[in-house]
Amino acid sequence: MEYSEAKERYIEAWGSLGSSWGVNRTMAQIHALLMIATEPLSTEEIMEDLKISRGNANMNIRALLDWGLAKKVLKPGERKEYFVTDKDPMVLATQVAKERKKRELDPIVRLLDEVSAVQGEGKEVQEFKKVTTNLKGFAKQADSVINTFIQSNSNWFFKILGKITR
Amino acid sequence: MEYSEAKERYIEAWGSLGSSWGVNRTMAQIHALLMIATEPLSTEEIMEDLKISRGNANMNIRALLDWGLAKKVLKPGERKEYFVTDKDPMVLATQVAKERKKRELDPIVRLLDEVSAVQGEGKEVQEFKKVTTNLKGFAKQADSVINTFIQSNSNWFFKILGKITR
DNA sequence: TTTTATTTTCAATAATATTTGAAAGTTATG
DNA sequence: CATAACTTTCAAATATTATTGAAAATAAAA
Repeated sequence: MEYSEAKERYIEAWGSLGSSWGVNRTMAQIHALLMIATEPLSTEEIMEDLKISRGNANMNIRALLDWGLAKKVLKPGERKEYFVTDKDPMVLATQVAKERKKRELDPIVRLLDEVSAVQGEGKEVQEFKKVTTNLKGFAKQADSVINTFIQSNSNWFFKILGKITR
Repeated sequence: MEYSEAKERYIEAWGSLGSSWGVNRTMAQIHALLMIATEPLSTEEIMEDLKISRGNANMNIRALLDWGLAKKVLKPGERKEYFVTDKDPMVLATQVAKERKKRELDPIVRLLDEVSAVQGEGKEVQEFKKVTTNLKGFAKQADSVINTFIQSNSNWFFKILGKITR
């Protein structure tokens, strides 16, 4: 396969994967581009490569910075901003886990805490309490898994799994 | 909190959680409803409770069946179809993991396999091969984690984590 | 077979989300 | 201070996705 075709397909795929992971398409594509870049990219280069507008590029670069998936670097003597991403998939996974936990898991645990304290005696209410309490328990377990995953900066996770899964 | 308010908030939250998990809003809300139901629900009951159209209800119920997140039950002597879901959060998680693996991870591994075989010598091509090969390795590790998770019908996962995380 | 209950389909519509591009904002430099 | 280089904003335009509802299909019952 030609490089240009491979690159296109990879960026395309990363974009659609992103959108089923709570990250919008363009944001994921910019990330994909940074992953394979051999040096920091400017907004202009990103615009040109992905054929997107300045506004779009800017917005999504900010979002990536916000998610901790890219960072700004300055070239000495230049005024323009350049961007890079960490190329280690494990760092990427950790960062995504951290953000999604904050944006999704934490709020749902809070909500389940509230609603599982519902008052009442009927059959429906009993069932509701039971289900939401179970979900809360599960969510809290998941939370502690993710916390451990985030805090460990090495590969304990896969080391253990290596032992289990073979 | 009143039951009606708690129920509303829970369904609402489950819906928006769903949409950031690759499951559409209404589908997640129907699932939420089935989770707290004390008996199987018919399409009509779902339509009424969530105030959605017949077409919408039907489509999303089919999608839940398709994901293995709901199943059809027939009441003796009745012609109408009723639906239930498994109430164990672990079963839910397993099912979602299985489907998402099939829909997302498997295709991306296939793609990375293809594009990492790109031909060429330049610096860009070398970097591209390196990054995509790393991603592929990571994706395959993730795949085996998920497979283990899916195959084990008990709680080995949390049992182990209990030991690690305390 | 005809009627009736129920489910499915799908074109039209509505709701959401993304993208554009030009104008406004910011900040370094002469 | 004025200009130039660059970044940010945001209302309007587009594109995408979800929803409706009525008609068509299916299948049990009369």
